[in-house]
Amino acid sequence: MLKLSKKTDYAIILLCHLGDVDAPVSAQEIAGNYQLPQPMVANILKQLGAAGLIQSVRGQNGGYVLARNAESISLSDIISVTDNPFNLVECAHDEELCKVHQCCPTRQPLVALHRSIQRFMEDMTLSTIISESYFENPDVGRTHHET
Amino acid sequence: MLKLSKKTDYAIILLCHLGDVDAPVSAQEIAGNYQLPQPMVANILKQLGAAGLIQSVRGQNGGYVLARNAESISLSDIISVTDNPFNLVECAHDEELCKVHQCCPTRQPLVALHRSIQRFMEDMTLSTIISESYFENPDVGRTHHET
DNA sequence: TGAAATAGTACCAAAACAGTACTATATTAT
DNA sequence: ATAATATAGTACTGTTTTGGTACTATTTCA
Repeated sequence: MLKLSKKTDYAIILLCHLGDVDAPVSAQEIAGNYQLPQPMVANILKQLGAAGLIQSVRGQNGGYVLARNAESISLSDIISVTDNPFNLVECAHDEELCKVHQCCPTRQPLVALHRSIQRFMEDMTLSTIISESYFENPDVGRTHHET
Repeated sequence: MLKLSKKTDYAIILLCHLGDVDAPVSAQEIAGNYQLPQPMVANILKQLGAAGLIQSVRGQNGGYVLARNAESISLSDIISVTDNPFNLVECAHDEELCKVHQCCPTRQPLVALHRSIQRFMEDMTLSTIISESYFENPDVGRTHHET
């Protein structure tokens, strides 16, 4: 449906939070802060950890911190973890997958769209996201927000 | 999963075909030509007809023709019909849908991505798609392709 | 009047999504 | 030591979306 999954949506929120704080932050803490389901948050953090975007600190007072600086984490990196590698159309990566590749009118323009989106997502870094959101919400990561 | 649905994929193929031929083309004819499931093709054509992108000619020797010229049909128009109106994130259209809108770090950059994709899809017209594909496959719409 | 086409629905199976649960392990505070 | 608080890993489940089919009615032409 050409829509980001909740997982990706959440992942961006989580990473923004981690990028804004220095000490390790636990899954529970983040889930509570943003009113997100705790098990989901925990799972996403596990995945981000396994992918090397964040680093885990186990044990009491443990949690997660960014594994690299926010400039080097792109939206594309995030989506690769939570939404599978981006593939607008199957044939964007493997021409042979196309059933009608002998006469496919879609390949050229859709691959162009694919590349344009890919480019955007590679250029959009976590630090950009954070600074843009900070401009709108100067208190992200510092206060608790109730519904 | 940030992927075009088969429906949209097929719809583009169908519309390209119609844009390349003057006489009405039937669902069966197109399905056969591109080795696509006939009932699916028929359904998609019905939807495109209902949406006003193509016009139907009923009865024997009937079929479909483009309802407007290919320059005025955009990728965005097509996706609106077959994939629901494009919405990368829910809050792109309705800020109130955001559960954490008091502190949502994702809204700004994701809405930017949304708009960039939207823009691309509005600028990409059916005639562009056809001419680009024609460059690659000069025989689209004229020959039958067997697998 | 029958064949070939669209019109309009309604249906179904398989896959993906969103979310939960459980067991194991690590670390630290007491 | 050990209880508390974390992550690690994985398996499970209900709901929605996707991809595709089927059926009946209507229109048109030969």
